[in-house]
Amino acid sequence: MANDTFRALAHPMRRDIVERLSTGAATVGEVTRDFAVSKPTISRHLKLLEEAGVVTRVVDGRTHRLALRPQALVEASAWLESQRERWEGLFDVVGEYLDERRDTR
Amino acid sequence: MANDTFRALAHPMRRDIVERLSTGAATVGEVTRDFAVSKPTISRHLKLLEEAGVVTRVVDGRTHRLALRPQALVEASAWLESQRERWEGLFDVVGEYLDERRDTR
DNA sequence: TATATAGTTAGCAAAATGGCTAACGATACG
DNA sequence: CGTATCGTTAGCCATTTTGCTAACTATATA
Repeated sequence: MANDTFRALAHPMRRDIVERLSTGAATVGEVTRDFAVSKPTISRHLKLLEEAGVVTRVVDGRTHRLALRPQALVEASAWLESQRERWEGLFDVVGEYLDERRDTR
Repeated sequence: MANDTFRALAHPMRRDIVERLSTGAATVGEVTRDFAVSKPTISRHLKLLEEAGVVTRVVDGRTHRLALRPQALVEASAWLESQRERWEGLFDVVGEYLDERRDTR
């Protein structure tokens, strides 16, 4: 698993940026306006998100248009679900069901 | 959103620990045996996972039994999916569909 | 009681992270 | 051409993270 998505989403501001981009693509300057940090800082967050595959960039002249890459979100989500399913799958072993079930709360 | 799950899963070893626990609950010592780091290090990773709500701990005498908390995985997965859905929802505006669709790759 | 075992805590050092300002490159525009 | 705008890069510093070993607490066991 080469999933840097979780690392990219570890920072609250980057999650906020993802929420911002989920409402539509935006330029670096547009994103910066929504947050109380400098443009270089936003630039770096966006670069990290891009390198993690969470965001794509289309350079158009001097403006960069950043957009979510849904596939990255799907893959991270799928990993989470597969872990959960494997865990829940343990309880299909009828004999252990009641004993183990106690540990899930 | 008070989701520390992503931060907890940012470290590759913690994701490996989650994968380990998805195959069944384990003690600190058992987890330690599967990784090439010291027990205090594993202990701290587990503590962080627990504080993030990804893992639960049941103390039994001197052994601690760690187990996945599926709800945390579900919530993180749901956040990812909601971001993706909002993004994909943008393309329900038929007029913009083709133009915008180009940006998703 | 003495010893072994499970796990945490404390303290340290190296590395990574995240913010800033200043300066830069590249494109647009008067 | 000269200047404004968009964004990145460089350099700095403070903080957080991650690993280690040593030492500790607490429970089990001989």
